[in-house]
Amino acid sequence: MKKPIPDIVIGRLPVYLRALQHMMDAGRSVTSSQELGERLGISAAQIRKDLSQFGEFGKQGTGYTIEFLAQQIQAILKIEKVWEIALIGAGDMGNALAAYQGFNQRGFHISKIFDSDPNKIGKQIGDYKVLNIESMESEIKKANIKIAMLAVPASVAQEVTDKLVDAGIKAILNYAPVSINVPEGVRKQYIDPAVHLQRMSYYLK
Amino acid sequence: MKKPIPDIVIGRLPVYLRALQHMMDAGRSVTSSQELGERLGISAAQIRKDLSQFGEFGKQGTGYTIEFLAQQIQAILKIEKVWEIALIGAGDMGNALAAYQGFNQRGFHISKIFDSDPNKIGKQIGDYKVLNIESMESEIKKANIKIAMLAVPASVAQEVTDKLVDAGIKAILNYAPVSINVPEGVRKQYIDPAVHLQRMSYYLK
DNA sequence: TAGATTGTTAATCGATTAACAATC
DNA sequence: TAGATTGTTAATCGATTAACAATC
Repeated sequence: MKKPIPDIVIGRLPVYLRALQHMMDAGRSVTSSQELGERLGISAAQIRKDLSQFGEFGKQGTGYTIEFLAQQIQAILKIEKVWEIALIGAGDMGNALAAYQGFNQRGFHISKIFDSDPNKIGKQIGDYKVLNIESMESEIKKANIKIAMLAVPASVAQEVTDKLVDAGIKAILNYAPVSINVPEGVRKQYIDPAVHLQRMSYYLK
Repeated sequence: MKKPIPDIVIGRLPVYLRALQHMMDAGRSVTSSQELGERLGISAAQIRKDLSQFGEFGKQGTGYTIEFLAQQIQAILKIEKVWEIALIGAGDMGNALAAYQGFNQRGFHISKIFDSDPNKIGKQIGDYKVLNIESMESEIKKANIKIAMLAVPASVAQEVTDKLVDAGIKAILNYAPVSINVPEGVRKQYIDPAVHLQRMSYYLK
Protein backbone atom coordinates (compact mmCIF):
# COMPACT_ATOMS: atom_id res chain seq x y z
CA MET A 1 0.00 0.00 0.00
CA LYS A 2 1.29 3.45 -0.92
CA LYS A 3 1.89 5.96 1.81
CA PRO A 4 -1.19 8.14 2.18
CA ILE A 5 -0.95 11.84 1.48
CA PRO A 6 -0.61 13.72 4.78
CA ASP A 7 -3.81 15.31 5.97
CA ILE A 8 -2.04 18.62 6.38
CA VAL A 9 -1.23 18.65 2.67
CA ILE A 10 -4.85 17.96 1.75
CA GLY A 11 -5.79 20.82 4.04
CA ARG A 12 -3.76 23.31 2.01
CA LEU A 13 -5.08 22.31 -1.40
CA PRO A 14 -8.41 24.15 -1.02
CA VAL A 15 -6.48 27.29 -0.14
CA TYR A 16 -4.31 26.95 -3.23
CA LEU A 17 -7.41 26.36 -5.31
CA ARG A 18 -9.15 29.41 -3.93
CA ALA A 19 -6.16 31.60 -4.78
CA LEU A 20 -5.97 30.14 -8.28
CA GLN A 21 -9.65 30.86 -8.85
CA HIS A 22 -9.18 34.45 -7.75
CA MET A 23 -6.29 34.73 -10.19
CA MET A 24 -8.46 33.34 -12.97
CA ASP A 25 -11.18 35.83 -12.12
CA ALA A 26 -8.54 38.53 -12.45
CA GLY A 27 -7.75 37.29 -15.95
CA ARG A 28 -4.37 35.81 -15.12
CA SER A 29 -3.19 32.66 -16.89
CA VAL A 30 0.18 31.64 -15.42
CA THR A 31 1.64 31.73 -11.93
CA SER A 32 4.60 30.32 -10.00
CA SER A 33 5.11 28.66 -6.64
CA GLN A 34 6.83 31.83 -5.55
CA GLU A 35 3.92 34.10 -6.43
CA LEU A 36 1.36 31.77 -4.89
CA GLY A 37 3.50 31.49 -1.79
CA GLU A 38 3.80 35.22 -1.32
CA ARG A 39 0.07 35.59 -1.72
CA LEU A 40 -0.71 32.91 0.82
CA GLY A 41 2.15 33.36 3.26
CA ILE A 42 3.48 29.88 2.51
CA SER A 43 6.97 28.99 1.27
CA ALA A 44 7.37 28.29 -2.43
CA ALA A 45 9.16 25.04 -1.59
CA GLN A 46 6.19 23.81 0.37
CA ILE A 47 3.76 24.53 -2.43
CA ARG A 48 5.93 22.66 -4.93
CA LYS A 49 6.36 19.77 -2.53
CA ASP A 50 2.64 19.58 -1.84
CA LEU A 51 1.72 19.58 -5.51
CA SER A 52 4.43 17.06 -6.40
CA GLN A 53 2.61 14.51 -4.25
CA PHE A 54 -0.01 14.30 -6.95
CA GLY A 55 1.88 14.75 -10.20
CA GLU A 56 3.94 17.16 -12.24
CA PHE A 57 1.71 20.10 -12.98
CA GLY A 58 4.27 22.79 -13.76
CA LYS A 59 6.89 23.59 -16.34
CA GLN A 60 10.47 24.56 -15.53
CA GLY A 61 11.22 28.17 -16.27
CA THR A 62 7.54 29.02 -16.70
CA GLY A 63 5.55 27.96 -13.68
CA TYR A 64 1.97 26.69 -13.56
CA THR A 65 -0.91 27.28 -15.97
CA ILE A 66 -3.55 28.53 -13.57
CA GLU A 67 -6.57 26.97 -15.24
CA PHE A 68 -4.89 23.59 -15.63
CA LEU A 69 -3.62 23.51 -12.06
CA ALA A 70 -7.03 24.53 -10.74
CA GLN A 71 -8.64 21.69 -12.69
CA GLN A 72 -6.12 19.21 -11.35
CA ILE A 73 -6.71 20.28 -7.75
CA GLN A 74 -10.46 20.09 -8.27
CA ALA A 75 -10.04 16.55 -9.50
CA ILE A 76 -7.85 15.64 -6.53
CA LEU A 77 -10.38 17.11 -4.10
CA LYS A 78 -13.19 15.32 -5.97
CA ILE A 79 -15.12 18.50 -6.55
CA GLU A 80 -15.47 18.28 -10.30
CA LYS A 81 -18.97 17.13 -9.63
CA VAL A 82 -21.22 18.85 -7.10
CA TRP A 83 -21.86 17.12 -3.77
CA GLU A 84 -25.32 17.29 -2.28
CA ILE A 85 -25.37 18.44 1.32
CA ALA A 86 -27.83 18.05 4.16
CA LEU A 87 -28.07 21.03 6.48
CA ILE A 88 -29.27 20.27 9.99
CA GLY A 89 -30.56 23.23 11.93
CA ALA A 90 -32.55 26.16 10.57
CA GLY A 91 -31.55 28.75 13.16
CA ASP A 92 -29.57 31.88 12.39
CA MET A 93 -26.47 30.00 11.31
CA GLY A 94 -28.50 27.52 9.26
CA ASN A 95 -30.24 30.37 7.52
CA ALA A 96 -26.96 32.11 6.75
CA LEU A 97 -25.52 28.90 5.34
CA ALA A 98 -28.64 28.30 3.27
CA ALA A 99 -28.30 31.78 1.81
CA TYR A 100 -24.59 31.45 1.10
CA GLN A 101 -24.03 31.80 -2.63
CA GLY A 102 -20.51 30.44 -2.71
CA PHE A 103 -21.13 26.71 -2.45
CA ASN A 104 -22.29 25.88 -5.94
CA GLN A 105 -19.21 27.09 -7.76
CA ARG A 106 -17.01 25.32 -5.27
CA GLY A 107 -18.38 21.80 -5.44
CA PHE A 108 -21.30 21.72 -3.03
CA HIS A 109 -25.03 22.29 -2.99
CA ILE A 110 -27.37 22.29 -0.03
CA SER A 111 -30.25 20.07 -1.03
CA LYS A 112 -32.16 19.43 2.18
CA ILE A 113 -32.65 21.34 5.41
CA PHE A 114 -33.86 19.76 8.64
CA ASP A 115 -34.97 21.06 12.01
CA SER A 116 -36.85 19.73 15.02
CA ASP A 117 -38.68 22.95 15.89
CA PRO A 118 -42.37 22.78 14.84
CA ASN A 119 -42.27 26.52 14.21
CA LYS A 120 -39.55 26.06 11.63
CA ILE A 121 -40.67 22.83 9.97
CA GLY A 122 -42.45 23.65 6.72
CA LYS A 123 -40.95 27.12 6.52
CA GLN A 124 -39.44 28.04 3.17
CA ILE A 125 -35.70 28.74 3.15
CA GLY A 126 -34.34 29.57 -0.25
CA ASP A 127 -35.51 26.83 -2.61
CA TYR A 128 -36.32 24.32 0.11
CA LYS A 129 -38.90 23.68 2.78
CA VAL A 130 -37.52 22.89 6.20
CA LEU A 131 -38.09 19.18 6.80
CA ASN A 132 -38.86 17.44 10.05
CA ILE A 133 -35.72 16.02 11.60
CA GLU A 134 -37.71 12.82 12.21
CA SER A 135 -37.49 12.13 8.50
CA MET A 136 -33.79 12.94 8.31
CA GLU A 137 -32.39 9.43 8.23
CA SER A 138 -34.74 8.19 5.52
CA GLU A 139 -34.40 11.35 3.41
CA ILE A 140 -30.60 11.27 3.53
CA LYS A 141 -30.53 7.60 2.66
CA LYS A 142 -33.04 8.08 -0.15
CA ALA A 143 -31.02 10.90 -1.68
CA ASN A 144 -27.71 9.13 -0.98
CA ILE A 145 -26.26 12.26 0.63
CA LYS A 146 -22.75 11.86 2.06
CA ILE A 147 -22.01 15.29 3.55
CA ALA A 148 -23.81 17.15 6.34
CA MET A 149 -23.47 20.57 7.91
CA LEU A 150 -24.45 20.54 11.55
CA ALA A 151 -25.82 23.82 12.88
CA VAL A 152 -27.74 22.65 15.94
CA PRO A 153 -27.34 23.45 19.65
CA ALA A 154 -24.36 21.79 21.36
CA SER A 155 -26.71 19.86 23.62
CA VAL A 156 -28.07 17.72 20.75
CA ALA A 157 -25.02 17.66 18.48
CA GLN A 158 -23.83 14.16 19.42
CA GLU A 159 -27.31 12.68 19.19
CA VAL A 160 -27.85 14.18 15.74
CA THR A 161 -24.35 13.11 14.70
CA ASP A 162 -25.13 9.51 15.58
CA LYS A 163 -28.25 9.66 13.42
CA LEU A 164 -26.31 11.18 10.54
CA VAL A 165 -23.77 8.38 10.75
CA ASP A 166 -26.60 5.84 10.74
CA ALA A 167 -27.97 7.55 7.66
CA GLY A 168 -24.70 6.98 5.83
CA ILE A 169 -23.15 10.45 6.16
CA LYS A 170 -19.37 10.31 5.72
CA ALA A 171 -18.36 13.93 6.32
CA ILE A 172 -19.68 16.40 8.90
CA LEU A 173 -18.95 20.11 9.08
CA ASN A 174 -19.80 20.86 12.69
CA TYR A 175 -20.89 24.37 13.65
CA ALA A 176 -22.07 23.26 17.09
CA PRO A 177 -19.62 24.43 19.75
CA VAL A 178 -18.80 20.95 21.02
CA SER A 179 -16.53 18.06 20.03
CA ILE A 180 -18.37 15.18 18.43
CA ASN A 181 -17.35 11.55 18.16
CA VAL A 182 -17.70 9.69 14.91
CA PRO A 183 -16.63 6.17 13.91
CA GLU A 184 -13.59 5.43 11.78
CA GLY A 185 -14.18 6.34 8.16
CA VAL A 186 -16.31 9.41 8.90
CA ARG A 187 -14.54 12.77 8.54
CA LYS A 188 -15.29 15.87 10.56
CA GLN A 189 -14.32 19.52 10.56
CA TYR A 190 -15.12 22.16 13.13
CA ILE A 191 -16.16 25.76 12.81
CA ASP A 192 -16.55 27.55 16.13
CA PRO A 193 -16.01 31.30 15.97
CA ALA A 194 -15.27 31.53 19.69
CA VAL A 195 -12.52 28.92 19.37
CA HIS A 196 -11.00 30.83 16.46
CA LEU A 197 -11.12 34.07 18.40
CA GLN A 198 -9.52 32.44 21.44
CA ARG A 199 -6.66 31.28 19.25
CA MET A 200 -5.86 34.92 18.64
CA SER A 201 -6.61 36.55 21.98
CA TYR A 202 -3.62 34.72 23.49
CA TYR A 203 -1.34 36.92 21.41
CA LEU A 204 -3.01 40.21 22.29
CA LYS A 205 -1.58 42.57 24.86
CA MET B 1 14.41 35.23 25.44
CA LYS B 2 12.35 32.17 26.31
CA LYS B 3 11.19 29.90 23.55
CA PRO B 4 7.66 30.88 22.54
CA ILE B 5 4.84 28.40 22.99
CA PRO B 6 4.14 26.71 19.65
CA ASP B 7 1.11 28.09 17.85
CA ILE B 8 -0.27 24.59 17.47
CA VAL B 9 -0.39 24.23 21.25
CA ILE B 10 -2.24 27.53 21.62
CA GLY B 11 -4.66 26.26 19.00
CA ARG B 12 -5.64 23.29 21.12
CA LEU B 13 -6.23 25.19 24.36
CA PRO B 14 -9.64 26.58 23.31
CA VAL B 15 -10.73 23.03 22.51
CA TYR B 16 -9.62 21.80 25.92
CA LEU B 17 -11.41 24.72 27.52
CA ARG B 18 -14.63 24.03 25.65
CA ALA B 19 -14.61 20.40 26.79
CA LEU B 20 -13.92 21.45 30.39
CA GLN B 21 -16.82 23.87 30.30
CA HIS B 22 -19.14 21.15 29.03
CA MET B 23 -17.96 18.94 31.87
CA MET B 24 -18.67 21.71 34.37
CA ASP B 25 -22.13 22.16 32.91
CA ALA B 26 -22.63 18.44 33.45
CA GLY B 27 -21.74 18.91 37.12
CA ARG B 28 -18.38 17.17 36.94
CA SER B 29 -15.51 18.38 39.12
CA VAL B 30 -12.42 16.31 38.30
CA THR B 31 -11.02 14.86 35.08
CA SER B 32 -7.83 13.31 33.74
CA SER B 33 -5.68 13.72 30.66
CA GLN B 34 -6.91 10.31 29.60
CA GLU B 35 -10.59 11.19 29.83
CA LEU B 36 -10.10 14.52 28.09
CA GLY B 37 -8.07 12.82 25.39
CA GLU B 38 -10.70 10.20 24.70
CA ARG B 39 -13.35 12.86 24.48
CA LEU B 40 -11.35 14.96 22.06
CA GLY B 41 -9.56 12.30 20.08
CA ILE B 42 -6.16 13.51 21.29
CA SER B 43 -3.54 11.48 23.15
CA ALA B 44 -3.34 11.89 26.90
CA ALA B 45 0.41 12.50 26.60
CA GLN B 46 -0.16 15.42 24.29
CA ILE B 47 -2.65 17.05 26.62
CA ARG B 48 -0.27 16.74 29.56
CA LYS B 49 2.60 18.05 27.48
CA ASP B 50 0.57 21.00 26.23
CA LEU B 51 -0.59 21.98 29.70
CA SER B 52 2.87 21.55 31.18
CA GLN B 53 4.08 24.39 28.97
CA PHE B 54 2.19 26.76 31.25
CA GLY B 55 2.49 25.26 34.69
CA GLU B 56 1.57 22.30 36.86
CA PHE B 57 -2.19 22.22 36.99
CA GLY B 58 -2.81 18.61 37.97
CA LYS B 59 -2.23 16.28 40.86
CA GLN B 60 -0.64 12.84 40.57
CA GLY B 61 -3.07 10.05 41.14
CA THR B 62 -6.08 12.37 40.90
CA GLY B 63 -5.99 14.37 37.69
CA TYR B 64 -7.19 17.92 37.14
CA THR B 65 -9.81 19.93 38.98
CA ILE B 66 -12.03 21.01 36.11
CA GLU B 67 -12.95 24.44 37.39
CA PHE B 68 -9.37 25.31 38.30
CA LEU B 69 -7.96 24.11 35.00
CA ALA B 70 -10.63 26.00 33.07
CA GLN B 71 -9.74 29.19 34.94
CA GLN B 72 -6.07 28.70 34.22
CA ILE B 73 -6.68 28.21 30.50
CA GLN B 74 -8.93 31.26 30.42
CA ALA B 75 -6.14 33.27 31.99
CA ILE B 76 -3.61 31.92 29.47
CA LEU B 77 -5.93 32.78 26.57
CA LYS B 78 -6.57 36.21 28.09
CA ILE B 79 -10.31 35.75 28.11
CA GLU B 80 -10.92 36.43 31.77
CA LYS B 81 -12.12 39.81 30.65
CA VAL B 82 -14.42 40.25 27.67
CA TRP B 83 -12.97 41.57 24.42
CA GLU B 84 -14.98 44.03 22.39
CA ILE B 85 -15.33 43.06 18.74
CA ALA B 86 -16.09 44.99 15.58
CA LEU B 87 -18.17 43.11 13.04
CA ILE B 88 -17.78 44.27 9.46
CA GLY B 89 -20.55 43.24 7.10
CA ALA B 90 -24.25 43.03 7.91
CA GLY B 91 -25.21 40.42 5.33
CA ASP B 92 -26.55 36.97 6.15
CA MET B 93 -23.34 35.86 7.86
CA GLY B 94 -23.00 39.14 9.72
CA ASN B 95 -26.56 38.82 10.97
CA ALA B 96 -26.00 35.24 12.11
CA LEU B 97 -22.85 36.27 13.97
CA ALA B 98 -24.65 39.21 15.56
CA ALA B 99 -27.35 36.86 16.78
CA TYR B 100 -24.92 34.25 18.10
CA GLN B 101 -25.43 33.90 21.84
CA GLY B 102 -22.21 32.03 22.56
CA PHE B 103 -19.69 34.86 22.49
CA ASN B 104 -20.32 36.55 25.81
CA GLN B 105 -19.64 33.55 28.01
CA ARG B 106 -16.53 32.78 26.04
CA GLY B 107 -14.68 36.05 26.24
CA PHE B 108 -16.04 38.19 23.42
CA HIS B 109 -18.77 40.70 22.75
CA ILE B 110 -19.76 42.28 19.47
CA SER B 111 -19.98 45.97 20.16
CA LYS B 112 -20.15 47.61 16.75
CA ILE B 113 -21.41 46.53 13.34
CA PHE B 114 -20.42 48.23 10.09
CA ASP B 115 -21.58 48.01 6.49
CA SER B 116 -21.24 50.07 3.34
CA ASP B 117 -24.71 49.39 1.95
CA PRO B 118 -27.02 52.44 2.42
CA ASN B 119 -29.94 50.02 2.78
CA LYS B 120 -28.32 48.42 5.78
CA ILE B 121 -26.79 51.43 7.47
CA GLY B 122 -29.02 52.54 10.35
CA LYS B 123 -30.81 49.20 10.52
CA GLN B 124 -31.11 47.70 13.98
CA ILE B 125 -29.34 44.38 14.54
CA GLY B 126 -29.66 43.06 18.04
CA ASP B 127 -28.67 45.88 20.37
CA TYR B 128 -26.81 47.90 17.77
CA LYS B 129 -27.47 50.09 14.77
CA VAL B 130 -25.47 49.25 11.66
CA LEU B 131 -22.87 51.99 11.28
CA ASN B 132 -21.50 53.45 8.09
CA ILE B 133 -18.23 51.81 7.18
CA GLU B 134 -16.89 55.31 6.49
CA SER B 135 -16.82 55.86 10.24
CA MET B 136 -15.19 52.52 10.95
CA GLU B 137 -11.63 53.67 11.50
CA SER B 138 -12.54 56.46 13.89
CA GLU B 139 -15.11 54.37 15.78
CA ILE B 140 -12.68 51.49 16.28
CA LYS B 141 -9.94 53.82 17.43
CA LYS B 142 -12.31 55.66 19.74
CA ALA B 143 -13.49 52.43 21.38
CA ASN B 144 -9.97 50.95 21.35
CA ILE B 145 -11.24 47.71 19.75
CA LYS B 146 -8.52 45.17 18.94
CA ILE B 147 -10.48 42.31 17.31
CA ALA B 148 -12.59 42.31 14.14
CA MET B 149 -14.75 39.76 12.39
CA LEU B 150 -14.76 40.28 8.66
CA ALA B 151 -17.92 39.16 6.87
CA VAL B 152 -17.72 41.14 3.66
CA PRO B 153 -17.49 40.03 0.01
CA ALA B 154 -14.11 38.67 -1.08
CA SER B 155 -13.70 41.55 -3.52
CA VAL B 156 -13.36 44.14 -0.77
CA ALA B 157 -11.79 42.01 1.96
CA GLN B 158 -8.22 43.23 1.50
CA GLU B 159 -9.24 46.86 1.27
CA VAL B 160 -11.29 46.59 4.48
CA THR B 161 -8.47 44.65 6.14
CA ASP B 162 -6.04 47.47 5.43
CA LYS B 163 -8.42 49.94 7.03
CA LEU B 164 -8.86 47.69 10.06
CA VAL B 165 -5.10 47.51 10.49
CA ASP B 166 -4.88 51.28 10.24
CA ALA B 167 -7.53 51.50 12.92
CA GLY B 168 -5.36 49.47 15.28
CA ILE B 169 -7.05 46.05 14.94
CA LYS B 170 -4.65 43.26 15.98
CA ALA B 171 -6.74 40.15 15.27
CA ILE B 172 -9.05 39.40 12.34
CA LEU B 173 -11.43 36.49 11.99
CA ASN B 174 -11.96 36.40 8.25
CA TYR B 175 -15.19 34.95 6.86
CA ALA B 176 -14.51 36.30 3.38
CA PRO B 177 -13.47 33.46 1.04
CA VAL B 178 -10.08 34.93 0.19
CA SER B 179 -6.62 35.10 1.74
CA ILE B 180 -5.79 38.46 3.26
CA ASN B 181 -2.41 39.98 3.97
CA VAL B 182 -1.69 41.68 7.24
CA PRO B 183 1.50 43.17 8.67
CA GLU B 184 3.62 41.46 11.30
CA GLY B 185 1.97 41.58 14.69
CA VAL B 186 -1.58 41.24 13.40
CA ARG B 187 -3.14 37.77 13.78
CA LYS B 188 -5.66 36.24 11.44
CA GLN B 189 -7.87 33.17 11.31
CA TYR B 190 -10.00 31.93 8.45
CA ILE B 191 -13.48 30.47 8.34
CA ASP B 192 -14.56 29.39 4.88
CA PRO B 193 -17.15 26.61 4.83
CA ALA B 194 -16.28 25.61 1.26
CA VAL B 195 -12.62 25.18 2.22
CA HIS B 196 -13.61 23.03 5.18
CA LEU B 197 -15.88 20.91 3.01
CA GLN B 198 -13.16 20.49 0.41
CA ARG B 199 -10.84 19.18 3.10
CA MET B 200 -13.24 16.31 3.55
CA SER B 201 -14.45 15.59 0.02
CA TYR B 202 -10.96 14.34 -0.86
CA TYR B 203 -11.58 11.35 1.39
CA LEU B 204 -15.00 10.50 0.00
CA LYS B 205 -15.51 7.71 -2.47
C1' DT C 1 21.82 30.89 -25.16
C1' DA C 2 20.63 32.98 -20.52
C1' DG C 3 17.27 33.24 -17.12
C1' DA C 4 13.69 31.26 -14.63
C1' DT C 5 11.39 27.82 -12.22
C1' DT C 6 10.22 23.16 -11.52
C1' DG C 7 10.47 18.57 -8.95
C1' DT C 8 13.20 16.21 -5.71
C1' DT C 9 16.73 15.07 -2.34
C1' DA C 10 18.91 15.56 1.96
C1' DA C 11 19.23 18.28 6.03
C1' DT C 12 16.90 20.62 9.45
C1' DC C 13 13.50 21.57 12.37
C1' DG C 14 9.51 20.68 15.18
C1' DA C 15 5.74 17.84 17.08
C1' DT C 16 4.09 13.57 19.00
C1' DT C 17 4.48 9.52 21.59
C1' DA C 18 6.16 6.15 24.85
C1' DA C 19 7.87 5.34 29.11
C1' DC C 20 8.61 6.09 33.86
C1' DA C 21 10.06 8.25 38.26
C1' DA C 22 7.65 11.06 41.35
C1' DT C 23 3.91 11.46 44.22
C1' DC C 24 -0.89 12.14 45.51
C1' DT D 1 -0.13 0.78 51.37
C1' DA D 2 -1.71 0.04 46.43
C1' DG D 3 -3.43 2.22 42.55
C1' DA D 4 -3.69 6.06 39.70
C1' DT D 5 -2.07 9.82 37.19
C1' DT D 6 0.94 13.62 36.68
C1' DG D 7 5.02 16.13 34.55
C1' DT D 8 9.07 15.26 31.98
C1' DT D 9 12.64 13.02 29.32
C1' DA D 10 14.29 10.68 25.40
C1' DA D 11 13.03 8.42 21.22
C1' DT D 12 10.34 8.48 17.31
C1' DC D 13 7.96 10.29 13.83
C1' DG D 14 6.63 13.73 10.50
C1' DA D 15 6.82 18.28 8.24
C1' DT D 16 9.41 22.10 6.40
C1' DT D 17 13.19 24.15 4.21
C1' DA D 18 17.33 24.74 1.54
C1' DA D 19 19.69 23.60 -2.32
C1' DC D 20 20.33 22.18 -6.93
C1' DA D 21 20.22 19.35 -11.17
C1' DA D 22 17.07 19.21 -14.81
C1' DT D 23 14.92 21.60 -18.26
C1' DC D 24 11.64 24.78 -20.38
